[in-house]
Amino acid sequence: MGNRPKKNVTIYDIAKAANVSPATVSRVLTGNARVSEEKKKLIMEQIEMYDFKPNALARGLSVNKSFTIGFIVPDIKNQYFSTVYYEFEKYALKNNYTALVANSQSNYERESQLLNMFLEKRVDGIVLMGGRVDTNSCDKKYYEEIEEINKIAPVVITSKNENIKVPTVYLDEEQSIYDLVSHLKSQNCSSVGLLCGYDDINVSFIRRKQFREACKFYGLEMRPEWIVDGDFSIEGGIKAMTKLSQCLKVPDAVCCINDMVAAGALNYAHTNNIDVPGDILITGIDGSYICEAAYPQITTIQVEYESFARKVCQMLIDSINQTCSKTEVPSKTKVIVRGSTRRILK
Amino acid sequence: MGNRPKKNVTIYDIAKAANVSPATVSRVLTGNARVSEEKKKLIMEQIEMYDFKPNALARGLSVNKSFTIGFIVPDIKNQYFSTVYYEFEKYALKNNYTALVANSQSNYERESQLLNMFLEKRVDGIVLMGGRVDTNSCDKKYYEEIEEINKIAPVVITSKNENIKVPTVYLDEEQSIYDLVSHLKSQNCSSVGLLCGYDDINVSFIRRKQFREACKFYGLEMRPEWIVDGDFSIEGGIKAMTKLSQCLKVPDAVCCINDMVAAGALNYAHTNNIDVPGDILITGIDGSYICEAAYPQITTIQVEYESFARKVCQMLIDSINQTCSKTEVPSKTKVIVRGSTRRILK
DNA sequence: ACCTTTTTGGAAACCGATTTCATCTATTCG
DNA sequence: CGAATAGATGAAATCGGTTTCCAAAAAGGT
Repeated sequence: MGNRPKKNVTIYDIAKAANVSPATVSRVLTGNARVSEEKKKLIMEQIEMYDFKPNALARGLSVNKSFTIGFIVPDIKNQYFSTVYYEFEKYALKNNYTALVANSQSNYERESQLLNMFLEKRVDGIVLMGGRVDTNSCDKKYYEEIEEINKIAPVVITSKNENIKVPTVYLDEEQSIYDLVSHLKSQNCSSVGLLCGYDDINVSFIRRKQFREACKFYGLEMRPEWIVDGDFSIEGGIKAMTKLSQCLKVPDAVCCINDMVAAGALNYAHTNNIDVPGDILITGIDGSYICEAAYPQITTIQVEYESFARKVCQMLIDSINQTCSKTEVPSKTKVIVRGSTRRILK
Repeated sequence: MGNRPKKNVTIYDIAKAANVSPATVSRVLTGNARVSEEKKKLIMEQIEMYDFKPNALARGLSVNKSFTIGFIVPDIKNQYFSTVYYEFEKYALKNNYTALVANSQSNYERESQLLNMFLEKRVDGIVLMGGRVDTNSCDKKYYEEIEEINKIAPVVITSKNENIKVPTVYLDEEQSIYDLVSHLKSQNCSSVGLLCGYDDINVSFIRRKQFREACKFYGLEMRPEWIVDGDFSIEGGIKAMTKLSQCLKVPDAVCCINDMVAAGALNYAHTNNIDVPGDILITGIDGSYICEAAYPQITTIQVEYESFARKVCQMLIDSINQTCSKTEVPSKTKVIVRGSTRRILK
């Protein structure tokens, strides 16, 4: 601890020690020019000896590339985001990228601040989840900011969003939502409620629309008063469920915007002696641990995180290399049926 | 998208536009030298006009400081780690630091690779959770690597670990474990089992020891065969519980190494018609969402994430600035009693 | 043996900031 | 009123790599 300010060894030190020029050392470092085996060996030895670690800042400055990526999420505590990041990072590392991670806390000002810091740090690309890329109603100025950062290879993860034109990977949930509703019907369910976010959040808007269509298609009733606003938390689920249960008639299934809300709904059911799945069916979206931890375990629409994140990373790298042709890539989801909707024994 | 390779504007461009020298621009940028109000205004205008963002790589190279921190966790999907990071990042940003986050996947080689990348990127400090800082039996070589990175201000988060001498923030759980066991006793519990990790993981080792002592202190029985190894996952909890229930006599409480395992144990109970808390009490450690999502909600030892992470960040910054005097800082925890152990109505 | 082509490796410029040093101007003081 | 001091600014060196350009050496062809 006391000896911290020990000077870093540089490429010049290695050059001197190996009796060659810095240029030659650099050549063996980058590997993009021929160097005689003899000198190469000598240089490698010295690198080893001195435990030389090339300064990535200097390199980045020189070649104008940092091999780092900025990754912005609303809230890394949310397991949906942390799982996407986990898988993303796996793939990024294979390509020698490392990521700066920051939480926007769904706050536009903070998001701006973060974007700015990332730009100063000369990240090669940006992954943006939530916030202004997942809204239907934010200020024009903010959209312009996105266009702006579009100059440095951003990839955005969201549900489909017409308002934004940057490379996007989105969850393709439509089919799954139909499947889910069909499954509910098969369990003798005839009416469904929705615990959902606000309409100005894009993902809420889309999922709500798709649920409505699917219910209509399968002939399940969905009264307007059964569509309850809320946030994306357990707490929000409990509150929404409380509100829902004040309706004169109550639906016999509730579909939730994500697993946390579903867990909240389930929790409400437990404390109010409502039997799940006997009295009411509950479903989530995402496929997080929480579904398995709850009892009964929660039926959900499972994101295939591994392939989802790989697509994001691939698209980002392609964008960085200017070889990205696609602008929208869908990622599959599938329904996983668990106890919270299993009424009929097979 | 098409116009990506637009050249970045530099301090020279601004200097030229404002009719001053780059030095002067730099002075207003850093603010550590006087510049006449007149020129300052002129320069600011140009910075605004050009939307100039100083190149942090160049700056970092020049002042030998990157304002980035390397943050290594075993698995960001685990809510314990993501919450610590969330709070950490909040505090770090206030101090103008940004963090590279990587998952070691509890794999030593990967951890080494990551440390190396971070060193090359000249991070100002490193936060290391899990992996070799939380083991009692890893190779001497790996400990040396820690000593090595010790040169660049690391802070390590772990349970107390005698083997490692770097600045450490650790969870002070001893009192909480006593409190927890005392609470179990108050619920007419007379014997407890432990679903725990392996002994060579430091945190398992410590918690196991403390639980043993607390049980002895309060006169609760804890048979060796009730201490079941396992990992830190829901799956692990289910398996461990399965194993435990094959014992001739079964304890009337199980304390789990973390909340995930507790959720697994609870899940096992549900599917096997064991009543919680009627037949058996279950407790976790960490205080994650999962405790509230489960039913009954799980009694746990709650980490005070906000203050925990703040301590980590403060200690790291102090280390960076060479003003860190402490080598070990404890962080408080407290018991939160919930349904999974509430047998007696008050 | 001589000329051409290919390898190899060094000198020096460059990336974009900061900072030291020196200069010049303006102010203060005896 | 001249000397001393303070304040503002520019020139140039520096951080540690990469890369271009060129020269020397080696290899190949006739």
